[in-house]
Amino acid sequence: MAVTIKDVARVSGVHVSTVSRAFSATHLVNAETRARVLAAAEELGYRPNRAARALSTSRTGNLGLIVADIANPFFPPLIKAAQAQARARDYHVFIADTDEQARVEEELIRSMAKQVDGAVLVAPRLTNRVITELAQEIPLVVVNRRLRGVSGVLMDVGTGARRAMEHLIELGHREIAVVGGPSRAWTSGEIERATEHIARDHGILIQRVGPNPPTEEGGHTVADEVVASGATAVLAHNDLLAFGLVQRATELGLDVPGDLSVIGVDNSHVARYSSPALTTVAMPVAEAGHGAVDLLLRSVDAAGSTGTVTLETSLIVRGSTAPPASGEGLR
Amino acid sequence: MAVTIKDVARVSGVHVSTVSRAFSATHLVNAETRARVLAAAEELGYRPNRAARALSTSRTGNLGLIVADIANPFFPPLIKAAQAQARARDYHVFIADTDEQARVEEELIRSMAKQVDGAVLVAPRLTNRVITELAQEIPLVVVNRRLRGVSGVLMDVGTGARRAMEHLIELGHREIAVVGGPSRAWTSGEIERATEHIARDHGILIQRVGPNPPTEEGGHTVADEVVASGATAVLAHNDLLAFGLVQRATELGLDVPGDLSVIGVDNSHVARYSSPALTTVAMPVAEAGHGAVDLLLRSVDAAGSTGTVTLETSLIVRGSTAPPASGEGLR
DNA sequence: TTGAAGACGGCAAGCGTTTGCCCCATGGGC
DNA sequence: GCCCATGGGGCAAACGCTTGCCGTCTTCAA
Repeated sequence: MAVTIKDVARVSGVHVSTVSRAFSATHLVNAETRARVLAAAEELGYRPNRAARALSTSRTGNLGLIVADIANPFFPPLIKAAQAQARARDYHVFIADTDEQARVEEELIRSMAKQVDGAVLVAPRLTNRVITELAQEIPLVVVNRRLRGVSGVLMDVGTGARRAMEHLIELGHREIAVVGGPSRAWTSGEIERATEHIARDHGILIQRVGPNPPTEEGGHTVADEVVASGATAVLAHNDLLAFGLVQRATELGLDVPGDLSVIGVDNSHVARYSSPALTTVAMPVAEAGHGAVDLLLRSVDAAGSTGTVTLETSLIVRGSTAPPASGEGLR
Repeated sequence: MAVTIKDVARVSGVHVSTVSRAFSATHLVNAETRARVLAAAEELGYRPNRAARALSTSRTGNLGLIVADIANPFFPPLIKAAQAQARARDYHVFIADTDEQARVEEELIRSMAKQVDGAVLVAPRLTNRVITELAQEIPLVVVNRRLRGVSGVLMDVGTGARRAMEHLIELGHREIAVVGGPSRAWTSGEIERATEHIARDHGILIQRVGPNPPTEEGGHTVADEVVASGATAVLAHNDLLAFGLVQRATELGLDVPGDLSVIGVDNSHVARYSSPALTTVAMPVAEAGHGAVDLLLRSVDAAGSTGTVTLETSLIVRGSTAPPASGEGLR
């Protein structure tokens, strides 16, 4: 049916092993012979069968990419970048969506393990223990999780959160709500720690709200609590949450940023599209996707090598932050 | 290294073929034996090697999903739904991004062909001829393209466009700009045809602008032309284009919807997040992803069977449309 | 008691590649 | 003129699984 190495061998008058070498070990075959083989392959439209190759080399040429929610605007640019980089290295990528469930995440990795040379886990919800365990079985790189012995690319959201807080403090806010995301997310911890420090250093009051699902609905449900807290500003775990919050706050008759300043995280397009455009901590998402694939491929080639790269974030000030309404927010 | 069928056979004291059958042809093996095999497999942590299976069955258990631009908010919900449905049927999905380039699209399909049982092409930019050709080599289902002999799921954007136009006409608009998308997109033709009819039936004037890339930037660059055309309302090829248009129009000092009504297509989250929230034609994206996979799997199982399903669209009226400024727009 | 029909499961070939091993020719050094 | 090193390329096993074929054991009817 499909054209195989055997057909190419027949047509070019050499043994299959020569055909194979013509493709994968070019220096082992005479240039002239190789040309003949390549010509025959071209003519027949031969494409190597990756499954067969995988079977004998135990290298699949595939990568897995596991994300919590494809529809969350944080992920697509990362997926896109990862896929592009993989393609540049002649790898194909499997995508899987865990629906934010740790159980699914683990199952997905396990079911994928045999068919990929490695996987990148983006913002996993799994426990460190399980991830470390899995990394034993298959090369893994984790985005936004710091783990000993496992490669990772980290976006320095702590510094971003610090900048965000400083921005609010400069504007005059003294009572700030910090709306948490999923409890298992590494970024949640980072933000918590950074805001903690800042609060201590500047002697301001922090209201912690959460954990919450990182969605617009999450923002809706958390809004009342935030408003009731008396905070004049809020730093939300991501743009979606921030956006939901703004929506609900507006419904409640508050003006953003007049009555309530809101900062998101991600700089997803939501932040730009919404109104007011959200002040947000920009995450280097594309770089992360690109870097994760690089890192992964490196540890696929040199088994056991791990590395960590940290990417910078930055604060993007837009229209959702302003000084607090006069008098308010100062005790 | 990895545990294979052979290990399971040894441990459970049967032949490998029995192990194989215990998994894939359960009725051919005694229940008791099967239980023993399964227990051994469980104990050893056995996972079938899909590559090996693929080699002997020429079924990979993989699907390809090819989209123009993962970062375009139209796609992620579709990808998510497709992936979920594939997973439910125990398939894995390869994702690939063509960057809107037909050439890349073709190459991607070809390079994927050997490793998947079929592929879904979402809003392809390829010519009909090439697609039909490719469908010869590998089961294909095409989303938003009508093609004889190739399975497809179509979103009835024509009707949606008609509704949109009627909505504008009812509001009193008499001169409407229709901003086209990529020339190769099937939806472009559908919208053109529908708007054509409507215009004729109602005796209104249509200004066609485009084709344009379906992006925010596309909206920016096209805005001047639209404004200059004297139209009081515009139907854009998608939300992104509509959003870019609104942005630029606002910069030019126009009020949307006061001075210019704008309608998008897709009902991507951009439409909800932007301000004013966009009136838009809702595309049943998730259903399409789900349906495409179903259709594809059907034609994988029953080679040669093709089908077409058409999904309904609907108009969602939000804040970007209003009656034209008094007097204007009437000749 | 015998024979036939199932049920069960072993055997081995085959899927398309890769790769270690080995053979053959060629050419250069002595 | 002989030997050996070397390059080129054939041979066949192996990767892990499926599946057609066939032998063995039960079971049941005649």
